[in-house]
Amino acid sequence: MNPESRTGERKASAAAFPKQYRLTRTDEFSSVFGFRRALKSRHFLLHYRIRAAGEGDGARLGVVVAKRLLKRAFDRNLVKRLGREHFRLLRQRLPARDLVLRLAVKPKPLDRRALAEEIRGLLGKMISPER
RNA sequence: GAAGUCGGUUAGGCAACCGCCGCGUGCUUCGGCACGGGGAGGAAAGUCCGGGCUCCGCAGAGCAGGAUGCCGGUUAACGACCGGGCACCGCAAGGUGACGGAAAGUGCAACAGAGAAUAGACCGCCGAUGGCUCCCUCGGGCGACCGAGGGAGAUCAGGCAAGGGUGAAACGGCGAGGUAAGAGCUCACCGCGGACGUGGUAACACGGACGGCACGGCAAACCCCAUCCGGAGCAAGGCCAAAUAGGGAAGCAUCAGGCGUGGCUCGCGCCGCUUCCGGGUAGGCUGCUUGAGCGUACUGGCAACAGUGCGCCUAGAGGAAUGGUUGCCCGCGACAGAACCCGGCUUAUCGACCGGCUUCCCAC
Repeated sequence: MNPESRTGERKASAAAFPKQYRLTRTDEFSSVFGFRRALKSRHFLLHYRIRAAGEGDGARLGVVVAKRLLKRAFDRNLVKRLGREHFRLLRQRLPARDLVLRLAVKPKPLDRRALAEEIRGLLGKMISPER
């Protein structure tokens, strides 16, 4: 049977992004950084940590955008939104890992389409080695 | 119609799908789910002022420090705003202004220039007065020469500060008299100071007896005077409260062991167990949005604003929501994201629309 219809209530659609899939605590962020694994792209670092069996399933995301790299709050919010949006769309296909998307290089012209493409690429790499 | 000026409004729209965060109602296997409705700004920004709120401090006063600075008003308050005065800019509408005090004191003024605040004399003007030189006349002497008077000199002593020149600024301006040349030296007018009068709440304006040219500028130099200001901030503050370590109290156990009680024995204390208490970290809840609120009508006021009636509830996150994709339309969309809340200021900003006023042109 369909696993979603088993409970009868859990009807969250495939692209939903409820709070349980976000990193919210300082020590959760620290443990991801402490795992010392990351994928690189032109502007981003995608840190990740493979979760143990008892920690639940599904990927979780945190986004870090330093004020040092983007001075204006508007731009920081934009980058965070891009990160969350693409994570939301790909979440179901991602393995059980804690991810932290971190902006590492100051994007000179802030091209949202290019940045979105980059994030999609990084998350895609996260999916493929599992296959 | 064109150019300008001042003020206000707005900040792409619609639809579909996929998401996020509160709220209300219902359901729930307490994990959530369904439905309804709401979800950034004019600057949310800079954090430059002011206030509320919270905690700490506080008899009162003063010092230090800071801020403000024409007058009157508005306000919870202000360094804001409104109205007025003055100065400057603009043909005008209008704009700009840290705009108190320089006879309380101490200071400062580059360069240029003769001289820069106890003024000064480079060029220049004069040389009346006293010399000098020359000439003329008269008198005296044999004569060199002497005396008296008159005249001349791009001259000395000296007088002057009008003119030139320097400068951001040169110790009133301009005209006349006056003089050797000049000078408030004298006079008229202007400017300055000003008893007093008139208008105005006042700043101030107008008139002005009289004075006499004395008293230059800079206070965004120190300073003086007047007024105001206690400190820290929502990571304020309040409540609940794990794990671990430690503290206190009561009870139990003291069989054995260890440590301490200066060496030994006894004894006592601690290390043990149970319960309770308070502090407190992670974490959670709260503060957290109904407010000096918004809209509207009327009243008072030139206005800022105030009062009254009626209506409305309009984000509340917390690794931090308010978004993404697609389609259509238009003039292709700027600056930019709430973090306790208000009142301002400043800075950023593609445009669109509305209104008042000014000047010019055309038509009547």
